[in-house]
Amino acid sequence: MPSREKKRKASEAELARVLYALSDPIRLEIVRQLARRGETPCGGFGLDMPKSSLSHHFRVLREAGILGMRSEGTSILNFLQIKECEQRFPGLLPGILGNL
Amino acid sequence: MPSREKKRKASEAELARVLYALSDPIRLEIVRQLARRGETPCGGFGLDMPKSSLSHHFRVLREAGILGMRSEGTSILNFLQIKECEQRFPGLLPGILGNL
DNA sequence: TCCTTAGTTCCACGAAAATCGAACAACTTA
DNA sequence: TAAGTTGTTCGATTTTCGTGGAACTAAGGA
Repeated sequence: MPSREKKRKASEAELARVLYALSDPIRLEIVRQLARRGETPCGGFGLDMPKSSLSHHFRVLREAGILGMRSEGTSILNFLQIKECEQRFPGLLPGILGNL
Repeated sequence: MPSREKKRKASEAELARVLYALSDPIRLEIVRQLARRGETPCGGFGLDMPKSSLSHHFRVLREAGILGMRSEGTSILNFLQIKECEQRFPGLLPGILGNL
């Protein structure tokens, strides 16, 4: 079985990190919109806040493994890493998205 | 329909608060043990830490509505408020407990 | 009554996180 | 090439949070 990636069991610390990333209203709003609209550039969330602050929140979400990004032209498209999250923490993301 | 409590829809801010409460390894460990063992006094978690620090973590979990407490004799028994959580955020707690 | 047990509250301190301006990088278009 | 767009990185500042000592409260038990 040639699995492309190691699928180590995620630790309690990693879970804490993911929950932390999602424990902020702004970041939760970002995730909510991504769940509804799909790929969205950083500036497309209607959040009234300096770019540097926004960038910070995207970073937290990315480093927690919740968001992925791909650049397209001059902008960066963000998307939810649903499959990866489901592998690391089965049922977690659905349990949260279901309440957004 | 004589419902005993108002069941307002929980807001995104409340969800953020619950996720925040669960975003700490120590609090996650408390929740994990409660999910396995059921009612447990504050001092019964084997956590090596001053009482005042422990008390802080219990407070965060209680104020988020995750834990309930009832005093028995000289100690306080903590328990998970599973039903209440399920009402406020359907599927959330199972999604998290399933990864502990 | 005195002592022990079990937690809470108060306060202060250090670490970590959020915010935001300014400078920077990359890509596009005029 | 120059200018505009999109987002990142780098400090600096403020706020929030975790930690823990000390004093306090409440309930048993000797």
